[in-house]
Amino acid sequence: MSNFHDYLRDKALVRSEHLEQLCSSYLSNRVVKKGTFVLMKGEVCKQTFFVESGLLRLYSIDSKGKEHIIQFAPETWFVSDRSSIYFGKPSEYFIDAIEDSELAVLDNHYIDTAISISPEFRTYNEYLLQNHIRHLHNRVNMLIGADAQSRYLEFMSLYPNIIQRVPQWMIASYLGITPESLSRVRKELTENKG
Amino acid sequence: MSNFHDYLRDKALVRSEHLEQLCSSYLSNRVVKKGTFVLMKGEVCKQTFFVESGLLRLYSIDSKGKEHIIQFAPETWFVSDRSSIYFGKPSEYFIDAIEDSELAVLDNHYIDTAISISPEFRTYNEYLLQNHIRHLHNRVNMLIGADAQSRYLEFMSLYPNIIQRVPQWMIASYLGITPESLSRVRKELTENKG
DNA sequence: CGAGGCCTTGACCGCGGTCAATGCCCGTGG
DNA sequence: CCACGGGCATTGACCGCGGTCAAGGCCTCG
Repeated sequence: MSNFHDYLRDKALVRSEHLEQLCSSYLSNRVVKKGTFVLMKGEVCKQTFFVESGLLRLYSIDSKGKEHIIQFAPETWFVSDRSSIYFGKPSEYFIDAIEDSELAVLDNHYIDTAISISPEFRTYNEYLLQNHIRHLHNRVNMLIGADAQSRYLEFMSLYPNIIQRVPQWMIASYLGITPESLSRVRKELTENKG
Repeated sequence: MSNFHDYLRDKALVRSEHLEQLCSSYLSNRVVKKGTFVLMKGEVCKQTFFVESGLLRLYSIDSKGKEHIIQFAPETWFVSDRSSIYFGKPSEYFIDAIEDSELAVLDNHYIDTAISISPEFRTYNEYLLQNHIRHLHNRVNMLIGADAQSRYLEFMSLYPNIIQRVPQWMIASYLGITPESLSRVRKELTENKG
């Protein structure tokens, strides 16, 4: 369990004098049970969620009714629909809790003031944006080039902790393959290792 | 042909009083012939390119030697490797000219000063970042969910102008399919239309 | 005219999707 | 405590999309 402000302080992302000013009504806490939605398709996303404990997922549902997981968000991760927030358009995505979770909920206004008050927060926010882009580039590269097995191996090396916590069909969804395929890949991997 | 500063002024992205301050040595022009590289894998990217005329591409080469086009950049588009710039790491990508092109070359320092001088430029830069993310999300969604034909149709509707200008095998590369597959998709589409 | 780049077409094949059956684990209620 | 049911993983049979390889045509440019 990682309190949002503690996290900012510990990582030296915001000076403590600034932190006090940031205890506004635009920051709140929320405890959600597994399965709870915090964003539904069609809504305009107005909040960013910092995961203090638990695990969320961001996903879309395509025209054939299939889920495609875009992102997992474990402890100390942020999740939101940036495009919806920034462009004020209804979201294409859902966000729900895979585990019982504790969230810090940041209103857009909170982030705006944090940025204007604290240069470190501004820097940090920009870091998050850049990192997001880097991550998406990797993802595109993987989807364009790699077969099922390489995708799974890459996912394992990047997120070993997440593999333990989510059902396989969700990992398959993240990788853009079917649960059956993932099962076959796993079988093959164990066979060739002993 | 679209001069960079004219573009900023015409779109009211920077006030004219600020524009004058931005004619520094950190902004230069460059004319490149088709085939010229402006970024090679392994280099640290130190510049952002604004395309005044012509057409560039950003692409990677995977372990099997295959090219994967990440982005086309026609007139008035920006192209660079943001991750390499921001994190100071060697780039995974190549950028070269598909047509003879005229570029405005923005040093990182130029962008930094522009941001500090002009609030409009800051806003605009943030817009570019957000838009980049939106675009990548769409791309991931497409690659995860759609078959060859839908990808091609989506590409056509998004970038009708680019289709005319680049060889098909590059479009195939962008879509993550082979030139042969794209050819078959096109055949099928014309057959079912008349 | 020849060479090389690009698109097309065909034959073949393999990865991964689909569908269905089975088994396992676990929570719930009789 | 056991029986039942539902969710998930596995496995097998089948198939189709798209990749691979190779041949042929067309255009451009030297």
